[in-house]
Amino acid sequence: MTHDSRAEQPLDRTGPCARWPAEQGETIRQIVERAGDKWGVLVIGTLENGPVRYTDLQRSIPGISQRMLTHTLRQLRRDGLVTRTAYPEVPPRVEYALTGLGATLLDAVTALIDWAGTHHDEIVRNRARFDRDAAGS
Amino acid sequence: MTHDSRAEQPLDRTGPCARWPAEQGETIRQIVERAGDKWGVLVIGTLENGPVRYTDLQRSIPGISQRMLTHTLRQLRRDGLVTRTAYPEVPPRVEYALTGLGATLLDAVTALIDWAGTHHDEIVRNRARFDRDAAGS
DNA sequence: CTGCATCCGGAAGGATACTG
DNA sequence: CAGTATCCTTCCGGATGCAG
Repeated sequence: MTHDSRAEQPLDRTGPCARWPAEQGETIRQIVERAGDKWGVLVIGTLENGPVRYTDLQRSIPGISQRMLTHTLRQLRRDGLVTRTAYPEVPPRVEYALTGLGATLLDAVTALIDWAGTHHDEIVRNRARFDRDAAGS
Repeated sequence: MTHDSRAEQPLDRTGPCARWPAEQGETIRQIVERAGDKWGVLVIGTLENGPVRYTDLQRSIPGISQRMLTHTLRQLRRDGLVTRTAYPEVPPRVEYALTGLGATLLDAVTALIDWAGTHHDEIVRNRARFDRDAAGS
């Protein structure tokens, strides 16, 4: 709880914020933060084709640390987006897979990833130009 | 959302990233992070209906501090998602508006919002069950 | 009105070493 | 192989003050 939900504002729409009502705003922010978590999105995207092992996940997501991978998987399991299946074999094998709920989120997540991929170059150019202009001034 | 190119992939889970190019991985993480940023999402959503002044933005987004609003706006401008227009008036007036690029991101983000609104009850229940089970074991 | 600068506490996140 | 535990650095983000 970052801020208290004291007396509701008169909902003055000088700047329209109708999409997120005050009472749901916090919940929306929490879930979007979770769904939009930088590692969470990539993990979900990696699981789109079926179960993946822990080590394979780590290799498939460049730059993620074991700590963050474990932590992210725990959060995703907690939200019911991912299942964990451990096989009692001599070389331990654990597979993670999307739940039905996670699969529904996959659509929105892939849209986001594809958007990023589509506009990647444009954004990089925008950033370079912005930084150059800022430096000039 | 053209992510239908997965059906043809040989399902090689041993290699790095199936979906996003390795050289874009870092930027994609940054972009997803931006999209998942709680303040960025709220700012973009508030700009959905047209230009909004700085003070109106601050009032429309409950809980945001001046520092974070300025910082978020700067990041969004840097990525080319938002434009800033200053009117040289005696009482200074500055309006922020979505660019075309920002509008396309809004679509992807809205999908996330809608998903969150649809499944937030289920997620809350999942979390409660997960925490209970974890405490019991 | 708009926004940058600074300080500061706490959370996020990486590196490493170790266990079943 | 699949994690856990610890340390430590970075960064997020709020509060305050000041400037254009």
